[in-house]
Amino acid sequence: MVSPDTAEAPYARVKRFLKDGLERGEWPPGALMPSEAELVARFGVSRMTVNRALRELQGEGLVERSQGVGTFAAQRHRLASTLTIRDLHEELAARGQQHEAEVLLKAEEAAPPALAERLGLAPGAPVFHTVIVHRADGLPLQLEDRYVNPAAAPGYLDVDFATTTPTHYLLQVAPLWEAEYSVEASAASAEEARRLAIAEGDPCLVVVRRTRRLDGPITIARLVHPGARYHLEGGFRP
Amino acid sequence: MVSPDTAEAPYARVKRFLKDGLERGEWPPGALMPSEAELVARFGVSRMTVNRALRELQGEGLVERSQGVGTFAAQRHRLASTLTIRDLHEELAARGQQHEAEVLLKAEEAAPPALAERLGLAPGAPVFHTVIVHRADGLPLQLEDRYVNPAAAPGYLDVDFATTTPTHYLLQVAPLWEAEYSVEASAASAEEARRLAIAEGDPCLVVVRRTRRLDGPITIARLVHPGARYHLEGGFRP
DNA sequence: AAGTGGTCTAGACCACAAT
DNA sequence: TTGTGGTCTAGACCACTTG
Repeated sequence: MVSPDTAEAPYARVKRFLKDGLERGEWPPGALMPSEAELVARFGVSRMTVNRALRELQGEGLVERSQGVGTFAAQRHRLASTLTIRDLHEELAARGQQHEAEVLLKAEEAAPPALAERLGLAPGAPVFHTVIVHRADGLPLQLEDRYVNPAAAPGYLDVDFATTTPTHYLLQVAPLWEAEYSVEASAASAEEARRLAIAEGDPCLVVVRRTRRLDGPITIARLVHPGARYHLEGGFRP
Repeated sequence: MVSPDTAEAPYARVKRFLKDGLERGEWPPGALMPSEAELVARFGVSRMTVNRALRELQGEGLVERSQGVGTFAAQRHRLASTLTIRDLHEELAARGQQHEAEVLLKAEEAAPPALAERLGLAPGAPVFHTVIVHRADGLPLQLEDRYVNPAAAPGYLDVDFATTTPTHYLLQVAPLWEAEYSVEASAASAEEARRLAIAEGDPCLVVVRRTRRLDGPITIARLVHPGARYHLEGGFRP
């Protein structure tokens, strides 16, 4: 009779062995780590198996490998941390809060030159523009000022944003995309303060998000949150 | 004569095929994707090869797989975005700016209960506490208020922080770690304003970072940045 | 030439889910 | 029972780096 819970996949054993060693500082950053052949001998597994362990560690940024040379403990300096920026509606739903969206503007406009460039359009070309206040249980949480490339989402203006988040709709229309974020703190303008029910000059967390697909930019959104009511959380990918 | 550049690894071909299909919306979120056996037949490769392609797509969050059921196009809702929070010194060095650090406090203190709990210590146990102002070309960019678990970095107080960043030192002492972040906007206190050469109440971007290893918390840092002079950037992991 | 990683194969056994 | 993914093997060929 075997104990099934004790069973750990061989590749996982190899991986854990290496990870533990790294964590204990056995191989300081830059140090040469055991070769695949050594690990094959030590663990009595096939090369594919240790290869998988090493490849995964590489994907996690814990080791660096180069053909013909060897595997090395990674330099753990440039820390890339993952901050989760979720769709507000989902975030609120997860917390069991009521989400309301008030549409302040929903129009087609002529893109000013600076915006046109960022959206990959000709100056003066039509863009979709929406401004929406999102509230959680009645309290304003986000002022969303968004421009959308009509080519990427022709039906954007027909969406009922009281029931569908722009993010949600755009995800459906343009499933796989890339995004760039910028996060900063700034003081609320008079307009923003009014929309968010805070005082002018109050600190706000501002997220600017630009998304693209291969064929060009999709949308640029400026999300303004009252500093006192909103924060981002995240973790480090080990 | 063969063209060597045309050579694409079979697993990469399979992966690209699937990725392209996802991008074109061929398999909308939740849709059943081709099974390993189908891909084996279609591409004439071994199962290990298509398995690798699928496993990597899974790692990238593009598909979801479950044993006995199948592979499905991922729900692209919960977007995990990577915001890079780099060591300030490196960030400035990359921009060619001069980094100076002024140590305002460097002491061992008794941990108040709330802090002790977050650092996994007994209330009143000794903690290391440093407060440092970081400047770029003479302009204050960050006020770093940090508590360190003495067990994780016994030599912390002996470090010359004019030449070595706390982050840098801690990375050496505790190579592999995990971190949690919280980012928010808040108004500068009188003390913070003075240290950062801004006005009281000015918006600040505040990053709270807590790091741990398996054996316990290492450090908690509160990093306050003038909103007008600092912002975070990041991208979306496709 | 020797050692390294990069990749592929053609089978295999298993756990799991749906039927 | 059938089909799915999860994993492993024991070889193999190749490209690359170093001596």
